[in-house]
Order: sequence, then structure tokens, then C-alpha cells
Amino acid sequence: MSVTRADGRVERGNQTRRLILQRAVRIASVEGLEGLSLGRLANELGLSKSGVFALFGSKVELQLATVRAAIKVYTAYVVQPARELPPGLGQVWLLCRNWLTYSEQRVFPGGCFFYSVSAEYDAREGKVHDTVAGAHGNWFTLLERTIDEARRAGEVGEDTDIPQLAFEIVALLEMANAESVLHDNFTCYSKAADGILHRLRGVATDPSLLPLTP
Amino acid sequence: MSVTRADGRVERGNQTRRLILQRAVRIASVEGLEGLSLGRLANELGLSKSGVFALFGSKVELQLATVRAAIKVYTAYVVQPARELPPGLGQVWLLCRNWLTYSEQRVFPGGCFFYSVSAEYDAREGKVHDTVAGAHGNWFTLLERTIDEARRAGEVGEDTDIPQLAFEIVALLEMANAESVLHDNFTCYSKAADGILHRLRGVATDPSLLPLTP
DNA sequence: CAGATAACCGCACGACCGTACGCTTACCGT
DNA sequence: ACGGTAAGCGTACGGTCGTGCGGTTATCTG
Repeated sequence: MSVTRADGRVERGNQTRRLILQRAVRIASVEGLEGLSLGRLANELGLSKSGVFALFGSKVELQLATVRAAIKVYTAYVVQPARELPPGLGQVWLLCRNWLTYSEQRVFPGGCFFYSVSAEYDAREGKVHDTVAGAHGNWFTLLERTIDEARRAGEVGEDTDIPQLAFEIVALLEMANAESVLHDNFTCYSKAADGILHRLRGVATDPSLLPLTP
Repeated sequence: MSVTRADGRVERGNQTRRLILQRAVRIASVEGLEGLSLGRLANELGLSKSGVFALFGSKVELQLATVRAAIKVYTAYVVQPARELPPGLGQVWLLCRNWLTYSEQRVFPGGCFFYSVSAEYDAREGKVHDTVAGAHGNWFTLLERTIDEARRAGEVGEDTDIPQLAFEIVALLEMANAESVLHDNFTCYSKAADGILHRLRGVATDPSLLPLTP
């Protein structure tokens, strides 16, 4: 019965796991979670296949850990920076801008990680589907809550249909990602930004709270 | 040097190819074009793996044929019925309604075939990517042309930004598909229809051309 | 110090993958 | 009627997959 101290062994394991997951999220954003393979990961990182396997216990656990790792990256790039703003339309808009930048800058080489793996697992069953669907739902909920806080701050009309607005915003965000990755065409990001700004101005109590151009 | 007549052998081959592709598009809409395998297809249809292979020549050719088969289905369900209407906002709206129905009725069990395989191949290179991207581009172009014809018919404002409008419509369509498949929740179809109708009313010279409710 | 524990490796397994080749069978054009 | 051709099967190949097991090494616990 002792405090779990910094363990050289365990810590080394965690570091290797991080190294593997760093590569795994990049692979999965391009080739999907099914495109991951223990052998490939081991080869590319100079490890043994059995070593990689042992660190995660099974292929499914590796996939789940990969999704969790991607959530952390997503949170750090998109969600966290927006927390530093007070509730309001500015916060909503920053969330959207962060998302577009996160996609456009290819934080993951295949564009948004969750766009890729959601489409891959949407019609399947099992823990991977559930985890991916949960992450997607959490993002949606966060956006709705942020809009609702802007409403309570008086910057969004009281009669606004928030689920509808969130639906349309996410649609534009994901469409920009999809188009840009599929056709290597980055003009869609300003299309999405234009569309979102237009929608936000439509519900703003004071449209001057929003920038004139994306 | 003769007219290619109805050939019993060739015709039998075509029929088997159709049988295989019918199954292939269903599998691919759920598990992706990489989820297709010659052995699985052969097993499920009571054929031999080498027979299936011979009918297509290679895995990639099977995948390309699968995409072409899906295009035919898509055209028959979404595009063709709208051709029977004259150019105008009604035609644009019917195209959208057909798309939503095609997704909602699960013409393909995994929802829209092209949503699945576009996300799967968007960040890859090769003939499959090019074919998928081409199909997606054709759909986009068709929608833009249909809107432009409505504009020339005087039903859409002259100053309408058609690429922007098409972008937003497709975003809403695909978002409805994505949400409904991922979360088994069909309320998103009316969200998409609402959003599209709202956009169309915004550009219509005579909003009464459009229905009040989806 | 002794013993447990975890990282990591090498090796082997059964299954499935795409592809190749040769075979039989049935239909085709001439 | 005959030679060519395509459908479709059986078998085999080399490769990769996820997983299991035993062993070595380094670290932590008591």
C-alpha cells in the first residue's frame, strides 16, 4: 500500500505508448483505424510487433487508445484556446475559426481525424463505434452549450433554435474539411467561414460583435 | 468484324458481375472499399475466389467497378427523377429531397455510398481516389448547373453566389447522412431540409415557389 | 537481499489476403 | 463442324494480419 510513484519502468512504457500513438493518429487520419496494423507500427518505429501488441493488449485497445489520443490533440487545438474567452458570440466564432485552422493546417495529415474515423465506423457496431460516436456527440454538445451561454450572455436572440444552428455550423465545418482533403482545394475554408458568419449574424442581437470578413 | 450480339457467355458473365457488384456496393457502404475482399464476396455468393478475381482482373478493378455501380444507383434514385421537372427552384428542391430520401431509406445499408468512400479515399492517391473525387465533383457540378438553370429561368436572384449556395446545400445533405448513420437518429433529415429550404427561400425571386414545410 | 513485475523481444500459429496458373465446360464466329 | 474464347473452379504461392508464449532485462517492493 504505497503511493504510486514515478516508476522508471511504467514511465518508459507510457513514453513508448505515446510514441506509438503519435504515429497511430497520423496513420489513422489518412488510412483509417483499420489501416493501422501492429506490424506496420512496429516497423516504422523500430520496435517489435509483439512489443507493440503487449503495450496495448489487443488491436481494439490500440484503436481505442488512438481515438483517445486524437481527442487530446483536438481539445488542445480547438477547444482549449476558446476557453480563455468569456461566453459570447466571440467564443462561438473562435471555436469555429480554431476548427477551420485545425483542419486547414493539417494537424492530422488526413485532415480532421474524427471526420475520417466517424465515416469509417459510423455504420458498424462495437466499442470503437461507440467511442467515436461519443466523441462526436461531445463536440456537438460543447458547441451547443457555447451557443447557449452566448444566448444567456444576451448576444444571441432568445428565440434561436440552437440545435439547428449547431447542426448547420458543424455541417459547414465538416464540408470544408471534406472538400479540401478530397480535392486539394482550400477555397472551401472561406466558403465555410462565410456561411457560418452569415448564420451567426442572423442570430446575433448585435451583429457588430462579429468581424466583417473571416 | 461483326456486330457484338447478345452473347450467352458474355451475358452470363455480365450477370455474375452485376450480382457481385450488387453485394459489393452494400458491403463497401458499411465497411469501405478496403473492407471488400475477393474471398468474402465469393463465400457470400457461393462462388470461387478465383472466379470472382477473374471477372474483374484485380482488386483495384473490382473497387472501380463497385464505384461505377454505385454511381448508377445514385443516378437512378437522385438525379434521374429530377430530370422530369423543368428547370427551376422546384427541380433544385426535388434534387435535395431525393438525396435526403436516398440517404434516409438506406438505399445503401451504410447510408450514402459516396460519403463513406470519399472519406475513406480522400487523403490517398491512385485511381480509386481519382474516380471517387470525380464522382463527387460531378454531383457538385450538377447541383450548381441546376441552380444556374433556375436562375436563368428567373426563379433565383441574379446576384446569387451559386458555388456558395451549392456548398452550403451539400454540407447540410451530407451532415444529415453522417449524423443519422453515426447516431441512428433520423431527426437530422428535417434539420437539413429546414436549412436548405431556408437558404433557397433566401435566393428565390418568388418564395411561394417553395413548400412551407419539408 | 529476494521476489515480483513490466517492458520488450523472438518465434510460431492459424487465418485471410491478392494473385497466378491450369483445367473443364459451354458457347461463339466462321 | 471446328477452333477460339470466356466463365468459372481448384489449388498453390508468398505475404501480412492479430494473437499467444517463453525468455531476458531492468526496475520496484518488501
